[in-house]
Amino acid sequence: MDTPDKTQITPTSNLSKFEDSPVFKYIDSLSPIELAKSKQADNVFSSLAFLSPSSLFPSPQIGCHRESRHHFLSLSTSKALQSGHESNASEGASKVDEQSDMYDEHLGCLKNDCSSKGTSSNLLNDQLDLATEFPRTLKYDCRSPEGNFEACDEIPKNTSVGVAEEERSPFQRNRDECEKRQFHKRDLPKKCRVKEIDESAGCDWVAALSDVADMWTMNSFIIHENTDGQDRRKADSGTTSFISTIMQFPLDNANNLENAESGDPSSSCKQNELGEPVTDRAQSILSTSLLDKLVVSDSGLKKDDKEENCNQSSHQQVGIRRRCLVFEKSPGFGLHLNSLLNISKGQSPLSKSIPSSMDRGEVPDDKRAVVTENSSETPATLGGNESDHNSPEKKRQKFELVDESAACKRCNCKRSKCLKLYCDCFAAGLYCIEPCACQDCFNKPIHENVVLETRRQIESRNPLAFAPKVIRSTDNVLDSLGETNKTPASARHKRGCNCKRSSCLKKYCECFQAGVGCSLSCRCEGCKNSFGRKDGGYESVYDGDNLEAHDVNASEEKSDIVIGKDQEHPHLSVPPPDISRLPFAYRGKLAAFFPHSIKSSLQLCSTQEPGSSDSSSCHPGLDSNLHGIPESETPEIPEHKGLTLVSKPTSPKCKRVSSTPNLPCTSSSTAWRSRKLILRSVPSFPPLAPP
DNA sequence: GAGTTTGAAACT
DNA sequence: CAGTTTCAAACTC
Repeated sequence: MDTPDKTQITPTSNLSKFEDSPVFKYIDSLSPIELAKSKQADNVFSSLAFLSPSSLFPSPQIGCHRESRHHFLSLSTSKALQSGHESNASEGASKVDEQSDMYDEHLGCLKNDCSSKGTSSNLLNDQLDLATEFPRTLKYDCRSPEGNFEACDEIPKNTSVGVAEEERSPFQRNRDECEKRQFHKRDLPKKCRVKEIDESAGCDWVAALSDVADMWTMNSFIIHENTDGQDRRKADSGTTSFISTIMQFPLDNANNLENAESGDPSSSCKQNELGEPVTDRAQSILSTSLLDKLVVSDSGLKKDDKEENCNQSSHQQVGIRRRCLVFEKSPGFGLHLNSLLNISKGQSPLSKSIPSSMDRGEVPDDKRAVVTENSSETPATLGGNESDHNSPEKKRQKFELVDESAACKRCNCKRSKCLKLYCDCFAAGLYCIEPCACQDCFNKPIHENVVLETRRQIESRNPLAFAPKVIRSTDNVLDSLGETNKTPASARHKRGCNCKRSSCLKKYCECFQAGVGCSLSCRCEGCKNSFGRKDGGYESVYDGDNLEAHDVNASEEKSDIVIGKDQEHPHLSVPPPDISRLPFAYRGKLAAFFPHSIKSSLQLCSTQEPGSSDSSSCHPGLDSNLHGIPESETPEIPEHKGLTLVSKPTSPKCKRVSSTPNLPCTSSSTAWRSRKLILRSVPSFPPLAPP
């Protein structure tokens, strides 16, 4: 393909020179398209001008979330680029299109359905466009003949990885990177993970970063302008340190962001993620800051590759930074609510001990909850390490402990493509991740559009489909449901179960699984729910007063109830609810119901210095937000005061029992990293209040 | 690990 | 809305 000499056309000035060249004029005279292309490129340049080439290159460090950025960032540009370079991109795009067609095909039915409804077809089409444009954009970015992205070629030249990567499709790379990240996650020393966690604490800094986007871009630009190795190093380190500075963004700024949540798009990652109208400024700012964050990582990689010849340790560090960057930017374009909330939770007052405990290889608290659950009678294991999980019966434990996303749902879907509520991950609003054994899974970030659209459809059928299934009340909410006996945490399954043969004593029963008693709304037969029978009977002993006392810290304390019960009543013939699987789901749904509150608390938390030893200001923030939600923001039964949503998080009791502090941040970080919060789906929730 | 049971979700 | 089918988790062996 006739591409200009890429070395000549790096920055804008070079581009101008190039356009002034006789060759260009000749080409220009031959093809009016070329002229248009140039102009488009200029337009594009306004947003991409100072982007690092590497930031546009779908390199490993960019990982799975890259496409998301393109969804809201580069789409306009991709169109412009695409129009001008269709021929250039077509080759690469064809491959990608095959994959895009994959979910295009899947979307076919959805599309038709939407068309029939005549409501969201346009939106869907847009999403379809995005789905196909994104890969093209990626491809284009890497091979752009426009000199702007010089280093796109530079990186592959300098890194064998880059060369190999470039030969594969962006989707393939993205997918592989997801896997790589999982791999790294497992194999990296825990110490490194600690650093990662600490750095990832700034996950919600995207908004804050927007304010300094220009500085970022300058830094990144310097990196590429500088040919001197030392200078490059300086620039890199400077940029990196700048990141650190950013990561320590003061609290008040975050509060400002929170205050500006609705008004200032740049302050709301969600809004960008939501796919709803976002201002150009927000897009550009956000994208710029995000991209430039990537630049830092990339430049670091280049330095390592060039000067240390792919030193492995450097790669590890780079790997960490990569993940942190991906992690950091996640909120901007595809977070998972569950992850968000977990992060908030993760920055609980005890998170200050993350490093030390991680170094000791101790089990995070939320993972300890898993241990507690699975070995309820061996509290000694609470502070145990992985050596405790070698026995076959503890396979699952070990699995969950080894896997950082301990509390994440996993599915094994074979036919639903993980796009139905059958899929636990999907139902919980989670993307499927590596531990899932699902087949033909579409519930992945790369199929974000499919996922979101499917969610929309399901929600259109049942607005509460993704809402928390369990509600909790301190007063008359349950009475309104015909429930009079206050059972554990006064929580009830919203819809009730329909058990016929399990007597509501197994996890087949949703009520039981959720750790709540059956209510009159249940249609179960022979209910023997140990958490509370439908007929009002009580199989197990609970301290109602204590339970009510937990209302203050509902999300934290519920599991205490459950685990406490289990520990205090080991005679129960059935295991306690699977706590390890609940927190994400419930928190996620909780977040979906109270996005503002969650966001606020997150912002509050994120204001915390990464690795800060004092996160006390964070955790209460979450709680206060969760419990101080304005009634106007409680879509479900807003008229009922005291209504809270049951969350089944980690065991506070474990916290107390354990000698090691709570480490929810570990799983939080992982969850954040490995799954994207579907904030976009939050606003898709229809008003749940009665019309 | 394979097969069975179960009940929710989806479909008609 | 009820009946049926599909589905995947839970469970059993």
